[in-house]
Amino acid sequence: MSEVPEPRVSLNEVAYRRLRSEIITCRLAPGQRLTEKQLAADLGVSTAPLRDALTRLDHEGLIHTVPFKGYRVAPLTPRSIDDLFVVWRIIGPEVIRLGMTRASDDQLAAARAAFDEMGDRVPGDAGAVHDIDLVNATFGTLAEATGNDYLVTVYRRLMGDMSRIRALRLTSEVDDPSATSEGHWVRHVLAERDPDRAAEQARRHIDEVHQRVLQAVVRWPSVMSSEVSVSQPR
Amino acid sequence: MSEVPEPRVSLNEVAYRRLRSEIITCRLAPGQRLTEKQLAADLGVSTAPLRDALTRLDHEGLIHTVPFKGYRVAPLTPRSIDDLFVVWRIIGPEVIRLGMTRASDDQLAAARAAFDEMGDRVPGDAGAVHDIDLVNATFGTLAEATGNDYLVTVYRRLMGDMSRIRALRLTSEVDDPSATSEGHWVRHVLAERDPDRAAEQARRHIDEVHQRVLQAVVRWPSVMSSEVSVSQPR
DNA sequence: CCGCGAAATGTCGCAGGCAAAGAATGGAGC
DNA sequence: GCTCCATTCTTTGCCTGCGACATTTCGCGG
Repeated sequence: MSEVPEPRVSLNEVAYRRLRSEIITCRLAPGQRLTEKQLAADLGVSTAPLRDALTRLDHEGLIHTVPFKGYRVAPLTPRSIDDLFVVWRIIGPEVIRLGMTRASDDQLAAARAAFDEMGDRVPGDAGAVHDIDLVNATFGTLAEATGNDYLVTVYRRLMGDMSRIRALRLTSEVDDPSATSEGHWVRHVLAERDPDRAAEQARRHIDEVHQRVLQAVVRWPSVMSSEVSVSQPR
Repeated sequence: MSEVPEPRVSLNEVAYRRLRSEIITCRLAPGQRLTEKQLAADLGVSTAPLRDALTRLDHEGLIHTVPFKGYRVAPLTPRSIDDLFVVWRIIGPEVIRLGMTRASDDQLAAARAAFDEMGDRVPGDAGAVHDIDLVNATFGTLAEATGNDYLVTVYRRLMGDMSRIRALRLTSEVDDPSATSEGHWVRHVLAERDPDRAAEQARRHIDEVHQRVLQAVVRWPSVMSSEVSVSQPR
């Protein structure tokens, strides 16, 4: 009925999305120095839209800017990772609780359907989804179900940073086969509509992931951005 | 003796600070349309640094941008206000709890001293501080005491939006003389170092303010930005 | 009264110049 | 001969002005 009207998108938007994607997938390593001209050349845009993107990412926390000096990808240290989990542990369960109380039946059914669909993908596939992706997607839809735009914004940003952690090569440790098994807790939570229990399950899940990531960080401290010296771009 | 190193500040920074100040004090009314040239002329800067500031404020949620159409100050509706309080209620108490557990004795003493100093100001003075300012300042120092930079960032943004609500003329309703009396709860909380109790007190405080603001909004719906948000489908 | 097209308003993006920070170089002192 | 410091030079972020495109508005014709 409605032709997608080709949502014209500004260049600063594509620069932002692309740069953000490069960062949260760690193709641009944490701590790496960034220069305007180099990035502009790589992205095929001028400095103006690029600066726009850099500004947004700085305010988002993915880039650190030192005025008149330069930009660099926000370092990812054990400390910052821990900070992130602390905040996630505070907000995450409450998002779930609120979502479970406020979501309509349709929204809940949609979340359940989305979860099942994603879960059906075969592990090992190119587009295979990790357990964290699965849970995050469900959490995201529930956050939207709260109807609280502010909360959604905060949570989205949180999930973005979370993706960056996952993009490190810790995934093999983080992934837990048992978590993706049939009787996944998310399935139960989405079925029974018990806000308190759902929040508790979410908290437990977050704590588990936190512990696993902590152990992984201890095992591979090399992936952290300990040295941020002059690394020539490209 | 101590030469102030004159921290060179970029134009986009002054544009950002000034524009943000104009917004959170509601000198720029919620929902008001903004044009680049007008603002650039008012602030005495060119369009480039202004756009930088606008971008940051948009990402911060204080400005809504529609690509290729224009900017406007983020509307302030009863709904958005409620959203804000919901998030504050989630984060605030945990910030206090974490601050009370992690803060050093010196930090706690500093927070207490700052609170007493601010509280000593005579009501009615030009620089008189409202109860909310008082509490927010204390909360802010405690947030920093957590050592969690991420949490501090989130909380700072929250406090900014809170200022905007207070800047509406609801203050006379929001202010409660009893709250600023001698035995203020913050004083007790800062003295005894009981994280759980502190968090509980904070939660209670937030709920009280929430209720008062709600009542004020009901009494004066006129200050809300109801007339401008035509094209704002949620 | 309604649809259509052209002017006006305003945003988006580019190229270039300016100034500051850091790197490189040359010279003086030990 | 080595080290340290001052100066020069290059890199790089910051900003101004202008031109191009999109959106809205207004006027004309039907």
